[in-house]
Amino acid sequence: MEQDTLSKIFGALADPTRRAILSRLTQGEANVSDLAKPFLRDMSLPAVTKHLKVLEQAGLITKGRDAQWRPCKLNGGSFADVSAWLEPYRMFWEESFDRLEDYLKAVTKPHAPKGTSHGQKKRSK
Amino acid sequence: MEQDTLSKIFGALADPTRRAILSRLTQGEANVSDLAKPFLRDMSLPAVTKHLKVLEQAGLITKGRDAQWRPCKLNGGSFADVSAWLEPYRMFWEESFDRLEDYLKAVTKPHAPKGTSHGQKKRSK
DNA sequence: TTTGTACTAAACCTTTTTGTTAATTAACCG
DNA sequence: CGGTTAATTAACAAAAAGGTTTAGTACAAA
Repeated sequence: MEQDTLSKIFGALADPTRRAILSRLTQGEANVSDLAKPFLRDMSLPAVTKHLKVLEQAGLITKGRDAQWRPCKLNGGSFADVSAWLEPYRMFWEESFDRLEDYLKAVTKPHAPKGTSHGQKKRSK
Repeated sequence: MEQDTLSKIFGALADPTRRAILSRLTQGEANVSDLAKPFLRDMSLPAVTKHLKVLEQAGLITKGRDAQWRPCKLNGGSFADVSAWLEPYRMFWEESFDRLEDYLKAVTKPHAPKGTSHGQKKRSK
């Protein structure tokens, strides 16, 4: 296999069952069977165990031990990775489209940047 | 197949080639062969075409037409979806661990919330 | 020590993903 | 027209994902 961290994280998030489990865990720790309960009409317990393993290997959750129970909880780190990855794309959804397009035109046509490295240009239209 | 939007988005992001393509597109529009160039030592052009289709069907990019070229560009909407999905998890990576644990204890033990719905509690330690 | 509960591992099957090569479409250009 | 460039489609193969059932481990409690 051999896969980088972000691919494992996004791969883990690409499943609605796993996202529902994460959502549940925002409310606090829960054992495997607690987490499985909402899904046992759709899939078996081993299936949920597998989902949890995917989440764990992506670093999105950690599993503890308490006798025969495995209390699971969210692990902030991987979410921080997602947030950091997302950052460079922020302007693409957050800012107005006009500004975005101006910026892109300035960046993609660096003919004579006239001093500044970010080359802000006035446009006629 | 039938898959929800977020699953398609995260599934699309779960591949380093596709993430590299997105990264490239932050610099501005590019044709298929431009986007493919960095990868043609690792995979064929049709493979890149497929990656672009995955990105397009996830709404992460849009493909235009200019004669025989297909200029691709980022599409903010899907990134906004990711950002919105991520929001409830913000506190799990952003805030201090002590505060997080306090919050969780307050939420998971709603015995007598004593007025406020967010139940801030003083802790001895 | 037996029984029950919580969870995991193994073996297996099906579908999806990701790549390949070869052929095809579509548009431009001399 | 014929040739070249840009990109896609088709048919296929290998591998990964996601589920199943059966069996096994670990701990608790009777």
